[in-house]
Amino acid sequence: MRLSRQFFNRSTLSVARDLLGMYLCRRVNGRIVKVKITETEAYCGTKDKACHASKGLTPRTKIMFGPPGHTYVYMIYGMYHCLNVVTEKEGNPSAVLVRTVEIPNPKLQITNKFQNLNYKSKTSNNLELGTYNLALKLDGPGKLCRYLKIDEKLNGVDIIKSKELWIEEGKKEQVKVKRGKRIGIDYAGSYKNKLWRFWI
DNA sequence: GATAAGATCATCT
DNA sequence: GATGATCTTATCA
Repeated sequence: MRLSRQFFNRSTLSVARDLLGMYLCRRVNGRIVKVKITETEAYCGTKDKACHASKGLTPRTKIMFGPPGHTYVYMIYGMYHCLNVVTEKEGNPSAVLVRTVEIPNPKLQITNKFQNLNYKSKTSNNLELGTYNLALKLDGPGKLCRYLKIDEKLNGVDIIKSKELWIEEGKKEQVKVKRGKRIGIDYAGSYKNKLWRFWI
């Protein structure tokens, strides 16, 4: 079941927590890949100094000011992309960053092309969609975007309706959620200590 | 194991 | 002109 608009039209902290265990789905090269979300961070509005929207409404941040359930994808450090999903009602610019996903059933994703790779070459260096990969965890927003071929072309996509990128409800499972400080935002004043990072 | 540095560019000042 | 919601590789210990 695809997640509804209402799911994202809630407090960002709730969405960040509830996205854990959900499945991020991406269509690329005619194949659909589903990966389990296991780590997220909440970026909460204009007051949150770590949130890009704290800079106000700019060409880059405008998508966050729009309705929930849309992607906010941006380039970071010149070479990586980060995937966020806009949360809360329109005009309340917030988003959840997807930091880590896991590939639940890697054997289903073997392709002939890569089957003969030896162990050493199966590192995150040559991560490709469909690669048989022993590192089943895609930890880090840049890495998972590279793997799932997510870039600025997917900025602003409506994930309630898109055939390229969406999120599905996972199996109902009881998961122990841990929380801690967000990564890489030391400049954010008092907001750097908020426990707005969630993982399982 | 820890720490440092380089890659590389959109965005904002 | 500086910076960053990152990642990899190199160099230490």
